[in-house]
Amino acid sequence: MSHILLVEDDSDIMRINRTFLENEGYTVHCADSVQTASFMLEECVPDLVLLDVMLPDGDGMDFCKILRQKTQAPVIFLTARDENDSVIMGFRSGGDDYITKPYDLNVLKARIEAQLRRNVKQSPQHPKIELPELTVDLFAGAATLDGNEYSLPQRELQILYMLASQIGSRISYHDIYKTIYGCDVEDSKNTIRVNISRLKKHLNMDDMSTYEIAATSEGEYVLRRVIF
Amino acid sequence: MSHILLVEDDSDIMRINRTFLENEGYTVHCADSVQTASFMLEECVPDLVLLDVMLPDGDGMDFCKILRQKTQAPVIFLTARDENDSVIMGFRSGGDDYITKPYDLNVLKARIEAQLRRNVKQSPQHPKIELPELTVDLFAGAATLDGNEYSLPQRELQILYMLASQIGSRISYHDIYKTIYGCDVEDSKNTIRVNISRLKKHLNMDDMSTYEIAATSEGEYVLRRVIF
DNA sequence: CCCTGTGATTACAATTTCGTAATTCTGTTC
DNA sequence: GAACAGAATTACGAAATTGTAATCACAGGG
Repeated sequence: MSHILLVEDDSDIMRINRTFLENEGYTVHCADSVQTASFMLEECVPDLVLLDVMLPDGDGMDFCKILRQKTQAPVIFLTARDENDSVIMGFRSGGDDYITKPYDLNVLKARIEAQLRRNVKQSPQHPKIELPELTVDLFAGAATLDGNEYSLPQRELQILYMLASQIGSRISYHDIYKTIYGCDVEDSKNTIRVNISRLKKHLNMDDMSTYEIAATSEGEYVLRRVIF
Repeated sequence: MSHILLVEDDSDIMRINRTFLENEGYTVHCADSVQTASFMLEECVPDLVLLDVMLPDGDGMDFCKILRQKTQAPVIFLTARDENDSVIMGFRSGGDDYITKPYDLNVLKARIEAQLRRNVKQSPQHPKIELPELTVDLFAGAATLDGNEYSLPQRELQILYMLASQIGSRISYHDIYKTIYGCDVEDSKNTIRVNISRLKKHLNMDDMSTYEIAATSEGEYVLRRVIF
Protein backbone atom coordinates (compact mmCIF):
# COMPACT_ATOMS: atom_id res chain seq x y z
CA MET A 1 0.00 0.00 0.00
CA SER A 2 1.05 3.59 -0.40
CA HIS A 3 3.33 5.43 1.97
CA ILE A 4 2.35 8.90 3.11
CA LEU A 5 4.67 11.41 4.73
CA LEU A 6 2.76 13.65 7.10
CA VAL A 7 4.46 16.88 8.14
CA GLU A 8 2.49 18.66 10.86
CA ASP A 9 3.51 20.36 14.08
CA ASP A 10 0.15 20.26 15.86
CA SER A 11 0.25 16.96 17.70
CA ASP A 12 -3.54 16.61 17.93
CA ILE A 13 -4.04 17.07 14.23
CA MET A 14 -1.16 14.73 13.51
CA ARG A 15 -2.62 12.01 15.68
CA ILE A 16 -6.07 12.29 14.15
CA ASN A 17 -4.75 12.23 10.63
CA ARG A 18 -2.36 9.43 11.32
CA THR A 19 -4.99 7.20 12.87
CA PHE A 20 -7.44 7.88 10.10
CA LEU A 21 -4.95 7.23 7.33
CA GLU A 22 -3.61 4.09 8.91
CA ASN A 23 -7.15 2.79 9.21
CA GLU A 24 -7.50 3.44 5.51
CA GLY A 25 -4.56 1.15 4.92
CA TYR A 26 -1.79 3.65 4.31
CA THR A 27 1.64 3.49 5.86
CA VAL A 28 2.14 6.83 7.56
CA HIS A 29 5.46 8.46 8.42
CA CYS A 30 5.26 11.52 10.63
CA ALA A 31 7.43 14.59 11.06
CA ASP A 32 6.78 17.70 13.11
CA SER A 33 9.34 20.02 11.58
CA VAL A 34 11.17 20.72 8.34
CA GLN A 35 14.31 19.25 9.81
CA THR A 36 12.66 16.02 10.90
CA ALA A 37 10.88 15.78 7.56
CA SER A 38 14.15 16.19 5.68
CA PHE A 39 15.61 13.46 7.78
CA MET A 40 12.65 11.17 7.22
CA LEU A 41 13.02 11.60 3.49
CA GLU A 42 16.32 9.80 3.78
CA GLU A 43 14.59 6.89 5.44
CA CYS A 44 11.20 6.46 3.90
CA VAL A 45 10.17 6.98 0.32
CA PRO A 46 6.72 8.56 0.28
CA ASP A 47 4.19 8.15 -2.47
CA LEU A 48 2.47 11.31 -1.28
CA VAL A 49 3.27 14.16 1.11
CA LEU A 50 0.83 16.00 3.34
CA LEU A 51 2.52 19.24 4.24
CA ASP A 52 1.57 21.87 6.74
CA VAL A 53 2.55 25.31 5.50
CA MET A 54 3.42 26.76 8.90
CA LEU A 55 6.12 24.81 10.64
CA PRO A 56 8.17 25.75 13.70
CA ASP A 57 11.50 25.81 11.89
CA GLY A 58 10.59 26.93 8.39
CA ASP A 59 8.15 27.36 5.59
CA GLY A 60 6.47 24.32 4.06
CA MET A 61 6.78 25.83 0.63
CA ASP A 62 10.53 26.06 0.81
CA PHE A 63 10.63 22.49 1.95
CA CYS A 64 8.45 21.57 -0.99
CA LYS A 65 10.99 22.89 -3.45
CA ILE A 66 13.72 20.82 -1.86
CA LEU A 67 11.51 17.78 -1.80
CA ARG A 68 10.74 18.16 -5.48
CA GLN A 69 14.32 17.45 -6.33
CA LYS A 70 14.10 14.09 -4.61
CA THR A 71 10.72 12.83 -5.61
CA GLN A 72 7.80 13.56 -7.86
CA ALA A 73 5.37 12.30 -5.28
CA PRO A 74 2.31 14.57 -5.10
CA VAL A 75 2.31 17.18 -2.35
CA ILE A 76 -0.91 18.31 -0.69
CA PHE A 77 -0.65 21.45 1.40
CA LEU A 78 -2.62 21.64 4.61
CA THR A 79 -3.12 25.14 5.93
CA ALA A 80 -5.25 27.54 7.84
CA ARG A 81 -4.58 30.32 5.40
CA ASP A 82 -6.88 30.45 2.46
CA GLU A 83 -5.81 33.64 0.77
CA ASN A 84 -5.39 33.37 -2.96
CA ASP A 85 -1.79 34.46 -2.81
CA SER A 86 -0.92 31.66 -0.50
CA VAL A 87 -2.64 29.11 -2.70
CA ILE A 88 -0.82 30.40 -5.73
CA MET A 89 2.48 30.30 -3.92
CA GLY A 90 1.76 26.76 -2.89
CA PHE A 91 1.19 25.58 -6.42
CA ARG A 92 4.14 27.57 -7.65
CA SER A 93 6.46 25.87 -5.21
CA GLY A 94 5.49 22.53 -6.69
CA GLY A 95 2.38 21.58 -4.75
CA ASP A 96 -0.35 19.49 -6.31
CA ASP A 97 -3.29 20.34 -4.09
CA TYR A 98 -4.22 22.71 -1.33
CA ILE A 99 -6.62 21.95 1.52
CA THR A 100 -7.62 24.55 4.10
CA LYS A 101 -8.26 23.66 7.70
CA PRO A 102 -10.57 22.66 9.08
CA TYR A 103 -11.28 19.91 6.62
CA ASP A 104 -13.38 16.79 6.50
CA LEU A 105 -11.32 13.62 6.74
CA ASN A 106 -13.25 12.04 3.90
CA VAL A 107 -12.48 15.01 1.72
CA LEU A 108 -8.84 14.53 2.61
CA LYS A 109 -9.12 10.87 1.69
CA ALA A 110 -10.75 11.67 -1.63
CA ARG A 111 -8.06 14.18 -2.52
CA ILE A 112 -5.32 11.79 -1.55
CA GLU A 113 -6.83 9.09 -3.71
CA ALA A 114 -7.18 11.50 -6.60
CA GLN A 115 -3.51 12.42 -6.39
CA LEU A 116 -2.35 8.84 -6.14
CA ARG A 117 -4.59 7.86 -9.05
CA ARG A 118 -3.18 10.61 -11.18
CA ASN A 119 0.28 9.41 -10.39
CA VAL A 120 -0.17 5.79 -11.29
CA LYS A 121 -1.98 6.55 -14.52
CA GLN A 122 1.18 8.35 -15.60
CA SER A 123 2.25 4.87 -16.60
CA PRO A 124 5.54 4.46 -18.37
CA GLN A 125 4.98 4.99 -22.05
CA HIS A 126 8.24 4.30 -23.75
CA PRO A 127 9.25 6.37 -26.70
CA LYS A 128 8.36 4.44 -29.83
CA ILE A 129 8.17 4.95 -33.53
CA GLU A 130 4.95 3.53 -34.87
CA LEU A 131 4.41 3.26 -38.59
CA PRO A 132 1.91 0.96 -40.26
CA GLU A 133 3.38 -2.55 -40.02
CA LEU A 134 6.59 -1.25 -38.47
CA THR A 135 7.42 -0.19 -34.94
CA VAL A 136 10.71 0.58 -33.27
CA ASP A 137 10.92 0.49 -29.48
CA LEU A 138 14.16 1.85 -28.08
CA PHE A 139 13.38 0.85 -24.53
CA ALA A 140 12.61 -2.76 -25.32
CA GLY A 141 15.39 -2.93 -27.86
CA ALA A 142 13.00 -4.47 -30.32
CA ALA A 143 11.10 -3.82 -33.51
CA THR A 144 8.05 -5.30 -35.17
CA LEU A 145 7.69 -5.75 -38.90
CA ASP A 146 4.55 -7.11 -40.49
CA GLY A 147 3.28 -8.42 -37.20
CA ASN A 148 6.42 -10.18 -36.03
CA GLU A 149 8.56 -8.93 -33.19
CA TYR A 150 12.30 -9.08 -33.32
CA SER A 151 14.71 -8.04 -30.64
CA LEU A 152 17.65 -6.25 -32.13
CA PRO A 153 21.18 -5.48 -30.99
CA GLN A 154 21.97 -1.88 -30.29
CA ARG A 155 23.69 -0.93 -33.52
CA GLU A 156 20.97 -2.33 -35.71
CA LEU A 157 18.30 -0.76 -33.57
CA GLN A 158 19.98 2.63 -33.79
CA ILE A 159 20.15 2.44 -37.55
CA LEU A 160 16.57 1.30 -37.90
CA TYR A 161 15.48 4.05 -35.54
CA MET A 162 17.23 6.68 -37.63
CA LEU A 163 15.80 5.35 -40.86
CA ALA A 164 12.29 4.95 -39.49
CA SER A 165 12.24 8.40 -37.94
CA GLN A 166 12.84 9.86 -41.36
CA ILE A 167 11.09 7.35 -43.54
CA GLY A 168 11.42 8.10 -47.20
CA SER A 169 14.34 10.46 -46.97
CA ARG A 170 17.91 9.70 -47.79
CA ILE A 171 20.42 9.38 -44.99
CA SER A 172 24.11 9.14 -45.74
CA TYR A 173 26.53 6.62 -44.30
CA HIS A 174 28.25 9.64 -42.95
CA ASP A 175 25.23 10.86 -40.99
CA ILE A 176 24.45 7.46 -39.59
CA TYR A 177 27.99 6.90 -38.46
CA LYS A 178 28.27 10.34 -36.97
CA THR A 179 25.02 10.06 -35.06
CA ILE A 180 25.81 6.65 -33.64
CA TYR A 181 29.51 6.97 -32.94
CA GLY A 182 29.70 10.68 -32.30
CA CYS A 183 32.55 11.14 -34.71
CA ASP A 184 33.34 10.20 -38.27
CA VAL A 185 36.06 8.01 -39.65
CA GLU A 186 37.48 7.47 -43.09
CA ASP A 187 36.22 3.94 -43.45
CA SER A 188 32.76 4.29 -41.95
CA LYS A 189 30.94 2.86 -44.95
CA ASN A 190 31.77 -0.75 -44.35
CA THR A 191 30.67 -0.78 -40.74
CA ILE A 192 27.30 0.69 -41.61
CA ARG A 193 26.89 -1.62 -44.56
CA VAL A 194 27.52 -4.69 -42.48
CA ASN A 195 25.13 -3.61 -39.78
CA ILE A 196 22.40 -2.83 -42.26
CA SER A 197 22.89 -6.21 -43.79
CA ARG A 198 22.53 -7.77 -40.37
CA LEU A 199 19.47 -5.70 -39.67
CA LYS A 200 17.77 -6.91 -42.82
CA LYS A 201 18.49 -10.48 -41.93
CA HIS A 202 17.29 -10.07 -38.36
CA LEU A 203 14.04 -8.57 -39.58
CA ASN A 204 13.58 -11.27 -42.18
CA MET A 205 13.26 -8.58 -44.78
CA ASP A 206 12.52 -9.91 -48.20
CA ASP A 207 10.48 -9.09 -51.27
CA MET A 208 7.29 -9.70 -49.34
CA SER A 209 8.02 -7.22 -46.56
CA THR A 210 6.11 -3.98 -46.30
CA TYR A 211 9.34 -2.04 -46.06
CA GLU A 212 12.67 -2.12 -47.78
CA ILE A 213 16.00 -0.51 -47.09
CA ALA A 214 17.34 0.78 -50.36
CA ALA A 215 20.72 2.22 -51.14
CA THR A 216 21.15 5.15 -53.48
CA SER A 217 24.06 5.59 -55.81
CA GLU A 218 25.33 8.44 -53.67
CA GLY A 219 26.19 6.56 -50.52
CA GLU A 220 22.85 6.97 -48.81
CA TYR A 221 20.20 4.68 -47.39
CA VAL A 222 16.43 5.05 -47.41
CA LEU A 223 13.71 3.18 -45.62
CA ARG A 224 10.75 2.90 -47.95
CA ARG A 225 7.30 1.50 -47.75
CA VAL A 226 6.77 -0.91 -50.60
CA ILE A 227 3.43 -0.59 -52.31
CA PHE A 228 2.29 -3.50 -54.38
CA MET B 1 22.10 18.24 -53.23
CA SER B 2 18.38 17.70 -52.92
CA HIS B 3 16.31 15.60 -55.29
CA ILE B 4 13.04 16.97 -56.56
CA LEU B 5 10.31 14.94 -58.17
CA LEU B 6 8.38 17.06 -60.67
CA VAL B 7 5.00 15.74 -61.76
CA GLU B 8 3.54 17.84 -64.56
CA ASP B 9 1.81 16.95 -67.81
CA ASP B 10 2.39 20.22 -69.66
CA SER B 11 5.69 19.65 -71.42
CA ASP B 12 6.51 23.36 -71.74
CA ILE B 13 6.04 24.03 -68.06
CA MET B 14 7.97 20.92 -67.20
CA ARG B 15 10.91 21.96 -69.36
CA ILE B 16 11.04 25.44 -67.91
CA ASN B 17 10.85 24.23 -64.35
CA ARG B 18 13.31 21.50 -64.88
CA THR B 19 15.91 23.77 -66.45
CA PHE B 20 15.48 26.36 -63.77
CA LEU B 21 15.73 23.89 -60.90
CA GLU B 22 18.72 22.12 -62.37
CA ASN B 23 20.47 25.46 -62.72
CA GLU B 24 19.76 25.99 -59.05
CA GLY B 25 21.64 22.80 -58.34
CA TYR B 26 18.79 20.38 -57.72
CA THR B 27 18.57 16.92 -59.17
CA VAL B 28 15.23 16.79 -60.97
CA HIS B 29 13.21 13.69 -61.75
CA CYS B 30 10.26 14.20 -64.08
CA ALA B 31 6.98 12.42 -64.53
CA ASP B 32 4.01 13.39 -66.68
CA SER B 33 1.36 11.18 -65.16
CA VAL B 34 0.35 9.55 -61.91
CA GLN B 35 1.46 6.21 -63.25
CA THR B 36 4.89 7.42 -64.27
CA ALA B 37 5.28 9.25 -60.98
CA SER B 38 4.41 6.10 -59.02
CA PHE B 39 6.98 4.25 -61.01
CA MET B 40 9.61 6.93 -60.47
CA LEU B 41 9.03 6.72 -56.73
CA GLU B 42 10.41 3.20 -56.91
CA GLU B 43 13.55 4.53 -58.52
CA CYS B 44 14.34 7.89 -57.04
CA VAL B 45 13.86 9.08 -53.49
CA PRO B 46 12.75 12.69 -53.60
CA ASP B 47 13.41 15.23 -50.91
CA LEU B 48 10.53 17.28 -52.23
CA VAL B 49 7.68 16.77 -54.69
CA LEU B 50 6.20 19.37 -57.03
CA LEU B 51 2.80 18.06 -57.98
CA ASP B 52 0.36 19.27 -60.57
CA VAL B 53 -3.19 18.78 -59.39
CA MET B 54 -4.64 17.99 -62.81
CA LEU B 55 -3.02 15.02 -64.44
CA PRO B 56 -4.12 13.00 -67.47
CA ASP B 57 -4.66 9.77 -65.57
CA GLY B 58 -5.77 10.90 -62.14
CA ASP B 59 -5.93 13.47 -59.42
CA GLY B 60 -2.73 14.78 -57.85
CA MET B 61 -4.36 14.76 -54.45
CA ASP B 62 -5.05 11.07 -54.55
CA PHE B 63 -1.49 10.48 -55.57
CA CYS B 64 -0.37 12.62 -52.68
CA LYS B 65 -2.06 10.35 -50.18
CA ILE B 66 -0.31 7.32 -51.64
CA LEU B 67 2.98 9.12 -51.67
CA ARG B 68 2.61 10.06 -48.01
CA GLN B 69 2.86 6.44 -47.03
CA LYS B 70 6.24 6.19 -48.64
CA THR B 71 7.88 9.42 -47.72
CA GLN B 72 7.45 12.47 -45.56
CA ALA B 73 9.08 14.66 -48.19
CA PRO B 74 7.21 17.95 -48.51
CA VAL B 75 4.71 18.21 -51.35
CA ILE B 76 4.04 21.48 -53.12
CA PHE B 77 0.94 21.58 -55.28
CA LEU B 78 1.10 23.47 -58.54
CA THR B 79 -2.26 24.36 -59.97
CA ALA B 80 -4.33 26.75 -62.00
CA ARG B 81 -7.25 26.51 -59.63
CA ASP B 82 -7.14 28.85 -56.72
CA GLU B 83 -10.48 28.27 -55.13
CA ASN B 84 -10.35 27.90 -51.38
CA ASP B 85 -11.92 24.46 -51.49
CA SER B 86 -9.18 23.20 -53.70
CA VAL B 87 -6.50 24.64 -51.49
CA ILE B 88 -8.08 23.09 -48.42
CA MET B 89 -8.35 19.74 -50.18
CA GLY B 90 -4.72 19.97 -51.10
CA PHE B 91 -3.57 20.49 -47.56
CA ARG B 92 -5.97 17.84 -46.31
CA SER B 93 -4.50 15.27 -48.64
CA GLY B 94 -1.12 15.84 -47.10
CA GLY B 95 0.28 18.77 -49.08
CA ASP B 96 2.65 21.25 -47.50
CA ASP B 97 2.25 24.20 -49.83
CA TYR B 98 0.10 25.36 -52.67
CA ILE B 99 1.21 27.56 -55.55
CA THR B 100 -1.17 28.82 -58.23
CA LYS B 101 -0.13 29.24 -61.82
CA PRO B 102 1.22 31.35 -63.23
CA TYR B 103 3.95 31.76 -60.69
CA ASP B 104 7.30 33.49 -60.56
CA LEU B 105 10.21 31.03 -60.66
CA ASN B 106 11.95 32.83 -57.84
CA VAL B 107 8.86 32.48 -55.70
CA LEU B 108 8.88 28.80 -56.51
CA LYS B 109 12.52 28.63 -55.49
CA ALA B 110 11.86 30.44 -52.23
CA ARG B 111 9.00 28.13 -51.35
CA ILE B 112 11.06 25.07 -52.18
CA GLU B 113 13.86 26.28 -49.98
CA ALA B 114 11.46 27.01 -47.17
CA GLN B 115 10.08 23.49 -47.29
CA LEU B 116 13.49 21.88 -47.44
CA ARG B 117 14.68 24.03 -44.57
CA ARG B 118 11.70 23.06 -42.48
CA ASN B 119 12.49 19.43 -43.14
CA VAL B 120 16.12 19.47 -42.12
CA LYS B 121 15.50 21.43 -38.98
CA GLN B 122 13.30 18.55 -37.85
CA SER B 123 16.56 17.10 -36.68
CA PRO B 124 16.48 13.87 -34.77
CA GLN B 125 15.92 14.57 -31.10
CA HIS B 126 16.21 11.32 -29.28
CA PRO B 127 13.99 10.59 -26.36
CA LYS B 128 15.93 11.34 -23.21
CA ILE B 129 15.37 11.67 -19.54
CA GLU B 130 17.12 14.74 -18.21
CA LEU B 131 17.38 15.32 -14.50
CA PRO B 132 19.90 17.58 -12.82
CA GLU B 133 23.24 15.73 -12.95
CA LEU B 134 21.62 12.65 -14.47
CA THR B 135 20.53 11.88 -18.01
CA VAL B 136 19.43 8.66 -19.65
CA ASP B 137 19.58 8.37 -23.43
CA LEU B 138 17.88 5.27 -24.79
CA PHE B 139 19.04 5.86 -28.35
CA ALA B 140 22.69 6.24 -27.49
CA GLY B 141 22.50 3.50 -24.90
CA ALA B 142 24.25 5.76 -22.44
CA ALA B 143 23.76 7.79 -19.30
CA THR B 144 25.52 10.69 -17.66
CA LEU B 145 25.95 11.06 -13.94
CA ASP B 146 27.62 14.06 -12.37
CA GLY B 147 29.13 15.12 -15.64
CA ASN B 148 30.56 11.78 -16.72
CA GLU B 149 29.13 9.75 -19.55
CA TYR B 150 28.86 6.00 -19.34
CA SER B 151 27.62 3.68 -22.02
CA LEU B 152 25.48 0.98 -20.52
CA PRO B 153 24.35 -2.44 -21.62
CA GLN B 154 20.70 -2.85 -22.40
CA ARG B 155 19.50 -4.41 -19.15
CA GLU B 156 21.14 -1.82 -16.96
CA LEU B 157 19.92 0.97 -19.17
CA GLN B 158 16.36 -0.32 -18.99
CA ILE B 159 16.46 -0.44 -15.23
CA LEU B 160 17.98 3.00 -14.92
CA TYR B 161 15.42 4.35 -17.36
CA MET B 162 12.57 2.95 -15.29
CA LEU B 163 14.00 4.28 -12.06
CA ALA B 164 14.80 7.69 -13.49
CA SER B 165 11.41 8.10 -15.12
CA GLN B 166 9.83 7.74 -11.71
CA ILE B 167 12.48 9.25 -9.52
CA GLY B 168 11.62 9.09 -5.87
CA SER B 169 8.94 6.44 -6.10
CA ARG B 170 9.27 2.83 -5.20
CA ILE B 171 9.39 0.23 -7.94
CA SER B 172 9.20 -3.45 -7.12
CA TYR B 173 11.46 -6.17 -8.47
CA HIS B 174 8.28 -7.56 -9.86
CA ASP B 175 7.46 -4.46 -11.89
CA ILE B 176 10.95 -4.11 -13.22
CA TYR B 177 11.14 -7.71 -14.29
CA LYS B 178 7.72 -7.64 -15.86
CA THR B 179 8.41 -4.47 -17.82
CA ILE B 180 11.73 -5.67 -19.14
CA TYR B 181 11.03 -9.33 -19.77
CA GLY B 182 7.33 -9.11 -20.49
CA CYS B 183 6.50 -11.86 -18.07
CA ASP B 184 7.27 -12.67 -14.47
CA VAL B 185 9.08 -15.60 -12.97
CA GLU B 186 9.37 -16.99 -9.49
CA ASP B 187 13.03 -16.13 -9.12
CA SER B 188 13.10 -12.69 -10.67
CA LYS B 189 14.68 -10.99 -7.68
CA ASN B 190 18.17 -12.23 -8.20
CA THR B 191 18.41 -11.20 -11.82
CA ILE B 192 17.31 -7.67 -11.03
CA ARG B 193 19.59 -7.46 -8.05
CA VAL B 194 22.60 -8.49 -10.05
CA ASN B 195 21.86 -6.03 -12.81
CA ILE B 196 21.34 -3.18 -10.39
CA SER B 197 24.62 -4.03 -8.76
CA ARG B 198 26.29 -3.93 -12.15
CA LEU B 199 24.57 -0.65 -12.95
CA LYS B 200 25.90 0.98 -9.81
CA LYS B 201 29.38 -0.16 -10.61
CA HIS B 202 29.19 1.02 -14.20
CA LEU B 203 28.03 4.45 -13.08
CA ASN B 204 30.73 4.65 -10.42
CA MET B 205 28.02 5.31 -7.89
CA ASP B 206 29.37 5.97 -4.44
CA ASP B 207 28.72 8.15 -1.43
CA MET B 208 29.72 11.21 -3.41
CA SER B 209 27.25 10.73 -6.24
CA THR B 210 24.24 12.98 -6.60
CA TYR B 211 21.94 9.98 -6.81
CA GLU B 212 21.62 6.69 -5.03
CA ILE B 213 19.67 3.54 -5.70
CA ALA B 214 18.16 2.42 -2.44
CA ALA B 215 16.34 -0.79 -1.63
CA THR B 216 13.35 -0.82 0.66
CA SER B 217 12.55 -3.64 3.02
CA GLU B 218 9.59 -4.58 0.87
CA GLY B 219 11.42 -5.70 -2.24
CA GLU B 220 11.42 -2.37 -4.02
CA TYR B 221 14.02 -0.03 -5.42
CA VAL B 222 14.07 3.75 -5.50
CA LEU B 223 16.28 6.22 -7.29
CA ARG B 224 16.84 9.17 -5.00
CA ARG B 225 18.62 12.43 -5.24
CA VAL B 226 21.01 12.77 -2.36
CA ILE B 227 21.03 16.16 -0.73
CA PHE B 228 23.98 17.03 1.41
C1' DC C 1 29.31 -16.20 19.71
C1' DC C 2 27.08 -18.94 16.42
C1' DC C 3 22.95 -19.43 13.43
C1' DT C 4 20.20 -17.82 9.90
C1' DG C 5 17.95 -15.23 6.50
C1' DT C 6 18.33 -11.57 3.25
C1' DG C 7 20.48 -8.52 0.30
C1' DA C 8 24.75 -7.31 -2.33
C1' DT C 9 28.47 -8.70 -4.89
C1' DT C 10 31.40 -11.69 -7.50
C1' DA C 11 32.43 -15.77 -10.51
C1' DC C 12 31.53 -18.24 -14.36
C1' DA C 13 30.17 -19.78 -18.81
C1' DA C 14 27.04 -19.67 -22.77
C1' DT C 15 25.66 -16.58 -25.92
C1' DT C 16 25.55 -12.34 -28.40
C1' DT C 17 27.51 -8.40 -30.32
C1' DC C 18 30.26 -6.04 -33.63
C1' DG C 19 34.30 -4.14 -36.18
C1' DT C 20 37.44 -5.81 -39.62
C1' DA C 21 38.55 -8.37 -43.42
C1' DA C 22 37.53 -11.67 -46.92
C1' DT C 23 34.39 -13.16 -50.24
C1' DT C 24 30.49 -13.03 -53.22
C1' DC C 25 27.20 -10.57 -55.96
C1' DT C 26 25.73 -7.17 -59.39
C1' DG C 27 25.73 -4.06 -62.73
C1' DT C 28 28.52 -1.27 -66.07
C1' DT C 29 31.96 -0.51 -69.50
C1' DC C 30 34.85 -1.82 -72.93
C1' DG D 1 32.26 -11.94 -72.47
C1' DA D 2 36.13 -10.08 -69.52
C1' DA D 3 37.29 -6.69 -66.29
C1' DC D 4 36.26 -3.80 -63.00
C1' DA D 5 33.96 -1.11 -59.11
C1' DG D 6 31.14 -0.83 -55.64
C1' DA D 7 27.69 -2.90 -52.87
C1' DA D 8 26.14 -6.82 -50.11
C1' DT D 9 27.04 -10.61 -47.56
C1' DT D 10 29.70 -13.88 -44.94
C1' DA D 11 33.59 -15.24 -41.87
C1' DC D 12 36.07 -14.60 -37.94
C1' DG D 13 37.63 -13.54 -33.41
C1' DA D 14 37.94 -10.32 -29.56
C1' DA D 15 35.08 -8.28 -26.37
C1' DA D 16 30.83 -7.50 -24.05
C1' DT D 17 26.56 -9.06 -22.20
C1' DT D 18 23.82 -11.53 -18.97
C1' DG D 19 21.35 -15.30 -16.36
C1' DT D 20 22.60 -18.49 -12.89
C1' DA D 21 24.95 -19.90 -9.04
C1' DA D 22 28.29 -19.24 -5.53
C1' DT D 23 30.13 -16.26 -2.19
C1' DC D 24 30.29 -12.41 0.89
C1' DA D 25 28.30 -8.96 4.26
C1' DC D 26 25.61 -8.07 7.90
C1' DA D 27 21.86 -7.57 11.03
C1' DG D 28 18.72 -9.94 14.51
C1' DG D 29 17.87 -13.63 17.62
C1' DG D 30 18.89 -17.17 20.33
